[in-house]
Amino acid sequence: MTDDPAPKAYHHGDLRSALLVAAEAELADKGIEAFSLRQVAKRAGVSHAAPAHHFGDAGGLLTALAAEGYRAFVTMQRGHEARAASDPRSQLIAAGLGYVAFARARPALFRLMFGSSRPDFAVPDLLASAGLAYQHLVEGVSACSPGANGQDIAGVWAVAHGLADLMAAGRLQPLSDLAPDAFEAALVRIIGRALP
Amino acid sequence: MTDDPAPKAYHHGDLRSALLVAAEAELADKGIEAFSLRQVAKRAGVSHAAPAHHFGDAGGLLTALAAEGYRAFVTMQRGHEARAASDPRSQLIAAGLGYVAFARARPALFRLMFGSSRPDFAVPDLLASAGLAYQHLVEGVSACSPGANGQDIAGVWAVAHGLADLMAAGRLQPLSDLAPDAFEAALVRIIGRALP
DNA sequence: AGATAAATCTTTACAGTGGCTAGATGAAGC
DNA sequence: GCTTCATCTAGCCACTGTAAAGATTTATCT
Repeated sequence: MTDDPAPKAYHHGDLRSALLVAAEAELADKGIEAFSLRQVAKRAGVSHAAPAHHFGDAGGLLTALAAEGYRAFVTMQRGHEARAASDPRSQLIAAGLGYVAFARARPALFRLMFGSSRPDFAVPDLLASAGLAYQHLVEGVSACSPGANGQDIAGVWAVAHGLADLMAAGRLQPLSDLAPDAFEAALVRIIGRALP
Repeated sequence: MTDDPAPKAYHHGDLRSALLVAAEAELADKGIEAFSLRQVAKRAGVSHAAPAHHFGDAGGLLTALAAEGYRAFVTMQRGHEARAASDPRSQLIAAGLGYVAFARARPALFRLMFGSSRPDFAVPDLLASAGLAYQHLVEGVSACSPGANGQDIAGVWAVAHGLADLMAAGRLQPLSDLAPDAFEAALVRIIGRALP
């Protein structure tokens, strides 16, 4: 606040990115159900109609945010995989840890991606990024058990998603309160049981 | 519609129940994010301010609806348990089947209960009914494995909740499309793996 | 029974929201 | 220099939730 080189610039410069950041912050503060496009605009320091030019409407902004979310989601899974042993089973468990870690780190965004009807999954960008996330899961399961079918995939997905969703909602506090290494060990055990 | 003894009665008679029914219907039609208290009132055939006297505000109505939801949720689990073998393991799996069946039968209500921040869990009625649902889960796991700890509970809960939430979101279509008996067999297998 | 109190519902009013249109402003290209 | 275009602002309308005051029915008391 002390120094702002162009506090009243008519043109923002990178409003699109700024709005996405502001939108996630607003989402984290107020939740999806109290999400207000005007508040996002105020947060970014522009008029209430400015977002329309970049995203069309509120749904467009949330769709774009969810699409970025899925990319960050896969990135977080890959990060965990990179730190794990290279055998397929360890890799799949690491992906599950990344799944849960994302939900804990950015719960509001996670719920936008998996628990909201506002993002429009017919928009190609979101469809593609969500598809890549799903594909990443399928590949992980297939590498682990070559003959895996839809039911095997569902089982693994359900465990990771259940843990993630419950934690994003703050409903597994006894688990969340564990020390980091004990927490990870518990997750590994729970997820490991679900593998085919 | 053909016969209505008092179509324009000033006093509705049982508006509170009628509003809860209308609210769930509205939720199923429009989703939580487009939920409108005025539309609920219109659906019940009363003025837009009538709900306030029974529920205070929109959050109060959704809180009451969620509380009823948790009671129906436990009832559905008990129904599945009654139709299953009496050994603890079969009973716990049946509870899981009921968990998923509820999410499939009333997805909008399920998401209100588990994926929304609008119900106020500090309200005693909702706190109590949600607590009973949790207690039911804990008892089922304990009966199945007497030395069960928080991690065992989390594992079972995560599988059931993950399946339920993904199906409520329509993301496990290949599983949903199975014939009823094959579907149930698949669930039994997936849930069974998660038991301690 | 008749009068008073309480509960229930309607009407009216106000601030906030999303989306639209028209206009103002600055940047880029010629 | 000037035009042209993308960007942003300001004002408008329909809708929403909530509050307050009025209307109507039911319940209670004597």
